[in-house]
Amino acid sequence: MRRAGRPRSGEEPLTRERILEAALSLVDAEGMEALSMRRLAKELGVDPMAIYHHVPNKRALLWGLIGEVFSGMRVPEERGDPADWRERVRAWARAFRDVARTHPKLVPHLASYPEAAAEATLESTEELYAAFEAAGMQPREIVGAVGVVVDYVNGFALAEASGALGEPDEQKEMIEMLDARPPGELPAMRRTFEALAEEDLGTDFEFGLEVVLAGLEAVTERRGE
Amino acid sequence: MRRAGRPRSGEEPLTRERILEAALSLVDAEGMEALSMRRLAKELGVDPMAIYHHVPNKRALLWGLIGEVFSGMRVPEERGDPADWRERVRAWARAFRDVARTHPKLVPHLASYPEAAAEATLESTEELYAAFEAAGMQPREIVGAVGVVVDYVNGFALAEASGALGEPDEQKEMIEMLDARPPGELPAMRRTFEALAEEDLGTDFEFGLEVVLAGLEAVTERRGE
DNA sequence: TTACTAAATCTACGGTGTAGAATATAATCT
DNA sequence: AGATTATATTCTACACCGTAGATTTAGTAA
Repeated sequence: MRRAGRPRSGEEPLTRERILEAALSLVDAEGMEALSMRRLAKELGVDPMAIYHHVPNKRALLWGLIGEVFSGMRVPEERGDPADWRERVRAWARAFRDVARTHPKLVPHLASYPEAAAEATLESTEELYAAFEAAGMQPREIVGAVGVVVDYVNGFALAEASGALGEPDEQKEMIEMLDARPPGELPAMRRTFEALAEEDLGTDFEFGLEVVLAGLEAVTERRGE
Repeated sequence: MRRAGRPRSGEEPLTRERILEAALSLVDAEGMEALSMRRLAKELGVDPMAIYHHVPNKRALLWGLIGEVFSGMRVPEERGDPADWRERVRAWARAFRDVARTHPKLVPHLASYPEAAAEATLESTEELYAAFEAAGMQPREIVGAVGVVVDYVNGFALAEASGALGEPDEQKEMIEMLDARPPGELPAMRRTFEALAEEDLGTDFEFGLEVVLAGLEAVTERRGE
């Protein structure tokens, strides 16, 4: 390693961007607990303290990571009727899920940096407000509707990132967990999972999404009564 | 502090329970980042390593914490018609939210210990499966329905724990964040929040819950068509 | 009394984030 | 060109972290 001092003209200098990039690969590959300033510096071939000239501290690094990932979320332009709020909401929800699925090791930590996530998704979320507005909802309803959609999608992304029921392995674990219990306990769960023994459940994002959409339709239509 | 050795007869011995209790108060009072083995030991008036005689490591301590909190979740017995699945689901969802709200500092970290949370809520979740079963749903539908409800409730609990839009302060922050942007951007969000300037939104748990319930009703009734 | 056991402390190691000083290079000024 | 300044980097150090392993003490059983 170089002794000290400014980077020589030839060398590519350390930048915030290079740092974030390296941090993201590290997290994606080895998980959040592998991301330490020292380890990250090693990955960049640089002294740990060098990072602090581009990022004030580790917390800010995490903010940057979340920002980079979730501000990269792209909601496809709606091609049909702008008043078809269902399709617009679907598009937003799928875009969010796609991003989350690309960085599953990052997802569980979003909860610890809520403002970062809010800021990073702010721009794309406008589309959600616009869709409900175009559907003729009142401000209060819009906030409520955005809330349900966001909460569901967040909840799902979290569950998916944790691998809950997503893979057959998890399904087997569930059955084992049930079998480990005294017989007679949890009968409804037992019946349900035994009936699905060999079936591939998948964690059905689309099902939940349709439930939320149908529910929004039902609840907001009830309004006029 | 005592020098070493077994606890003297008079002294109350260190127990797993006392440890979990102290850890929980610490987290509730000062947040997760305040919970270190050394700090916890200080709180208990004990050497850090003493804890390791009752808990194998810090990860297990967290598991225990989550277990203690969420296995304490109590779903009130349904008093009406057992076939009224809506009310049973409401009861479960409210019970979960209540527990989550009691320990907001713990909630964001549930995501990092998904198996612990699954195990701790296993018993109470039986009620959810039973309710959908009693409603006449098929196994696949049951899993899907439980999924949406759990995902929504988790998502909400997380948002609530982070204070998202819960307090007027957060609402103001949102407006400030919008004002800080170039004019013309995010118009739908601007219109929405300006219209609600002085209104108390609250994060409406019940609204979202009704959306999910109505959605489940709509989607599962569609099945017969 | 003596041996044994169990619960606590003590010591130590390698890791963490990061403050502050030292250093070497590039850019700027004369 | 030579001196000066600015700055990106490294170096050193500190307080904290989780925890492995050895040691001490007090209660229990022979």
